[in-house]
Amino acid sequence: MTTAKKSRKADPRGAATRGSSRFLELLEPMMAAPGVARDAYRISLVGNFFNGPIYLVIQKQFGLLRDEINTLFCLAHFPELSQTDICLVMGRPKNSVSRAISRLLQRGLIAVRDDPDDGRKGVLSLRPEGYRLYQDTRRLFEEREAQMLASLTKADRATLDRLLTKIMASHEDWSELF
Amino acid sequence: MTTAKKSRKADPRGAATRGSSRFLELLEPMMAAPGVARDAYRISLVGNFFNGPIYLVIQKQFGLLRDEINTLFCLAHFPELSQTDICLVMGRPKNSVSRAISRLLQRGLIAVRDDPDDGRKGVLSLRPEGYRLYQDTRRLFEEREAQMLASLTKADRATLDRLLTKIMASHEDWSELF
DNA sequence: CATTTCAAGTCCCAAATGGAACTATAATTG
DNA sequence: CAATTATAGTTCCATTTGGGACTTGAAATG
Repeated sequence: MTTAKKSRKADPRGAATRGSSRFLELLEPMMAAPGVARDAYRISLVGNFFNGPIYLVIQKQFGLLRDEINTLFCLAHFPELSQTDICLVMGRPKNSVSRAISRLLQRGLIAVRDDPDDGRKGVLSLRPEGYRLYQDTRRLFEEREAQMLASLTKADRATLDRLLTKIMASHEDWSELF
Repeated sequence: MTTAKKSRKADPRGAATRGSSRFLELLEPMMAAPGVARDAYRISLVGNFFNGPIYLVIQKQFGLLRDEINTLFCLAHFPELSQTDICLVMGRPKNSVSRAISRLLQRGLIAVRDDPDDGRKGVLSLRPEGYRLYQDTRRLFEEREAQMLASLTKADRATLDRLLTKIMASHEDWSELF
């Protein structure tokens, strides 16, 4: 192993840096390599380290799966949506969203009515209990996002926001349709 | 539906904006709401729209699963790693990594030898065929990342890089240990 | 207005995923 | 240096996931 020499008293530098910053020790050379999709990789890491664990907590604590909580999120900010809309804005396949919807309906967290203009569509909306649940999870996300961005200055954060807005605005040029 | 009025000749503004920018129409109000983890949400969207589809292509084209290709990536830039190292730097659970490793070994894409200093560990490394495969997928990522970042100026891109570096450097303060 | 094409949503099933229990080795401690 | 605790890695199994086929209703075509 790169780490090990002989006297495995633990490498002093690593230990000195307090805690295992083994992570950075490993990541840095990977990010330094030329021709690497650095940004894509790190964004995907955020997914693994940040989003994944949150969804896990939400599942344990509220019994809501990833697509379920995200559906509540959508409906909390856009009061009437079809299933297709939700697929579109979340970037998720329609069978997964379908499943999420039916579980949310069963639990009484959302409501549907038929779309008077299109017999195939349903019009979804949030019910009070769903809104309450959403608010609880929202806090969780907010707090943890704050931790993640804690190392950024206020200006940095504004910049990040601006860049993500730009990236999302051009979303049709790079995103794959599910 | 919000869209629909009566004459469902398709809403002219949406149509005028060319193609369905329905996505932005839906996303904007969600991102404008106060108290929303905007950055976390959009980063997770990148995962859905960008990473997900790439992994799908790689799976179809090369028969490599997500954890498998990421393992090759790690080994391509850090020549000797243990399984635990890979878990750490990828933010993935160890059973998933274990499975990935055994499939890569079976296909002859990587090699293991026993760690002389620790009987529990294996020392993993890339074999030429694995490196070749990695190079092919690397190109894919690179091209698609370029598309995603196309709307950013050169300066923007440098800034994004700087911000992600900062966020990753503080990773221990916000990431959940798997 | 019959026929064909397309879109919304559901269902089925094979595959992927990850928690938890387990094995084996290493480190710690009294 | 036995007993205990911790770490690396594997196996098992229940759950989640998503492609694809299918059903039903809307639009387009001739």
